[in-house]
Amino acid sequence: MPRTPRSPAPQGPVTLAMVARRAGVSPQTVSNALNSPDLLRPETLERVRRAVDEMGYRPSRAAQALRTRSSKLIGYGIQPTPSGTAAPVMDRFLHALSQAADEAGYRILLFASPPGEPTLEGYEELLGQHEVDGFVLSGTARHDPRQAWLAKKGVPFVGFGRMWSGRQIGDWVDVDGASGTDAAVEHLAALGHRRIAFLGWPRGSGVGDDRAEGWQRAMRRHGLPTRGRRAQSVDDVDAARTAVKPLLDAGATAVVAASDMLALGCYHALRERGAVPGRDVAVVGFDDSPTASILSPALSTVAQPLEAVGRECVRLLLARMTDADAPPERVLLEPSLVVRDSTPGTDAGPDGPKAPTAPDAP
Amino acid sequence: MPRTPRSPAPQGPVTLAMVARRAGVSPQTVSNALNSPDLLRPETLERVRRAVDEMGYRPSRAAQALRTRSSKLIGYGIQPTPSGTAAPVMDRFLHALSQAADEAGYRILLFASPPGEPTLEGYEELLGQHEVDGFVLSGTARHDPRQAWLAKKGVPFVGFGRMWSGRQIGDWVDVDGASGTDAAVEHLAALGHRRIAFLGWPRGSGVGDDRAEGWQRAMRRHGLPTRGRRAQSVDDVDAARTAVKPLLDAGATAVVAASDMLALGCYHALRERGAVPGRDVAVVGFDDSPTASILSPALSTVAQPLEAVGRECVRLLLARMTDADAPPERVLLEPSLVVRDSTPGTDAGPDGPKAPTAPDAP
DNA sequence: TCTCAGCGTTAGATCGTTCCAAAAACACTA
DNA sequence: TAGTGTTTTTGGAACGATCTAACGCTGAGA
Repeated sequence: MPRTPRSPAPQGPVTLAMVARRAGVSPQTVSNALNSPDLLRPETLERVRRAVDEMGYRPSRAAQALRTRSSKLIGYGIQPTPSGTAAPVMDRFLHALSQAADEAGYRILLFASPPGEPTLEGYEELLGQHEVDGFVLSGTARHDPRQAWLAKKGVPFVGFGRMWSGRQIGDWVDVDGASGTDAAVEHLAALGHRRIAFLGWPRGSGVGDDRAEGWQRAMRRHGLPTRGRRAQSVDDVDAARTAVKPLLDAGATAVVAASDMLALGCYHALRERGAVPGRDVAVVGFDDSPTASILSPALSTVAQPLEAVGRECVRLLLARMTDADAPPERVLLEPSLVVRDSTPGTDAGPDGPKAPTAPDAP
Repeated sequence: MPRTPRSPAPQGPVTLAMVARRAGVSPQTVSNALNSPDLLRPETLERVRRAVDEMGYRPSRAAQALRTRSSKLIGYGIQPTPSGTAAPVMDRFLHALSQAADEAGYRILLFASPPGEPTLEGYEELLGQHEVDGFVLSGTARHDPRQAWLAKKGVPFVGFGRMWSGRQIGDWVDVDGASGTDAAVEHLAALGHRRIAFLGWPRGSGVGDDRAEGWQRAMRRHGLPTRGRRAQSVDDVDAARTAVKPLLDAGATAVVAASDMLALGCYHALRERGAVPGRDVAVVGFDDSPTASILSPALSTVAQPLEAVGRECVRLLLARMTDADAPPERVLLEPSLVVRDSTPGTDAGPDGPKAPTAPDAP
């Protein structure tokens, strides 16, 4: 293997000073060449640049961090399975976040958060050691102490998920759940459905109530009744299966669920009574979890724009780092409806949206 | 808001020198108190310790990194969805890894890896800037350049997943897939099954062949034929549904699949012919993806010990950092079979393992 | 008696970068 | 030519920790 015979045992990494010596300038000038190139005379800049890539110089992040008091790292506390909102798609979010951060010259630093209610432990430690410049929070809980604590300390942070209780603190990015379920109802109504039920989580969870709200307003807009068309269940398949029964008994021809998990419970309930999801009763889920696409029939669901969420999180966080006193910014992103086989459309027949033959009897 | 009137504007963070002044010792002694406490006289140690927590001192990671040339960070390139091996459980692995790292005083630094074949880009950048002390690799591909490249540079790394082609490079931790499918066969045989089929990925993937191997050897051990009992499909539900048909036609009473996705294809194929998974034909998946537990019937599957994998990854990596020339260490961990409703056991009746009535005809 | 290793601690240098202020180089005008 | 103002470049001092080589003293071994 032919290796370049130059640079005999470089003895450690290339430093700014070495580059400076080679380019015949002072270390400071090299630093300027990299950080404020417009300060240099073009020919000097060129000379320094050449030296930099001839020697393969890369600034040491540790030294930069020490000097500038900024690590260019963003902390993210990863929880095992919050079992709440968008847990099934957390890995996708993490990738999106990483990518957005990378593009801005930042990186994501993971730390393990214990299961259950979010605690301050990890945050405190990372901050004390000046390991990170800011945080991205997710899995915002009801009495989440993190936002207030970070705000009091003046630490930049951004939440994925708004604050549902108390007054708003800090910046956040969230997905408009109501808009998602609204779109689901629109879609179903366009297919001719009128008895559209909602299967949600127990009241009191911000995310769940938001999603219920979208269903409700869309129903009202279409002049459709909502009474007796709503049931609730914890995020568990069996519980959902049981909870949805009354809705089916009442003759619902379509069910909008607050999560894919609940939607799956709905599938089971339908099968139990010999009905076929999609054909007999339309079902729409929420989250576009990996499971949704592999079910049979594939589940129509509301997908969160995770890439956009990641981008916005990073954008807001950087803005907050730049100006700590800027007014808080809150971004609400539109989810998108992914139509699959559980809400069959017009391609089932040439005669337009077919009104499903409502099986009133179980 | 009542604030403590003490410490009037501490003006930046508490440093070693401040603690030293307060404790009436030199900075180095404070450093020793923290890093090699046994060097100090007990009373001095006590005095320094008191000063440390009175002032709430935390060493600056940036300064430590600069001086010790070690960032205490472990790099992990996160890919969107390698769609290969254990993709569905990557978030659990990440949490396990983070936790194990935290306990060892390290943290995980994420960087976004582009989809598809792993590239060296991100690794090169992190290394050049001395951002990380080592890497954890996952999603080892067939012609993966990363191991050889890192090894040549003398960078500590550990792979989650062994190397399937070429010669072994470096340390790795992996899960014994063969042992998992072997256990699945054992379990099925104990239930009375004899016509146990295998639905795997196309030959040539190391992970897939490994899982096939376990099935095969267990079958041989029981004197059961394997010819005509094996099919293959890419990791896609529909493809799997098609691929498994001949096996069912041939009268298989149980199917061991190389992934939960394939197992689900099997569910669909069974339903298509009016059979019920678990009751008519037993199915075992692999990976214990979130989907497995919520299917109906819930899918028996082989679970990877991700917490243990995370721990071992960190352990091997630290060992490698300590001694770069130690002989490579490879750890093969045992997966565990999670029995659910798709392989109903003896509780179906009091008369021991019941031989399923084999529905030879479709 | 003399040397020397060991005790717990310390002064001083060092890691690689950026900030600050001042020096040097340059371009004009008077 | 000197004077003025504007780039362009530089030396020196941090940033906050750890490493090395001692400090002055005691007691064991030659």
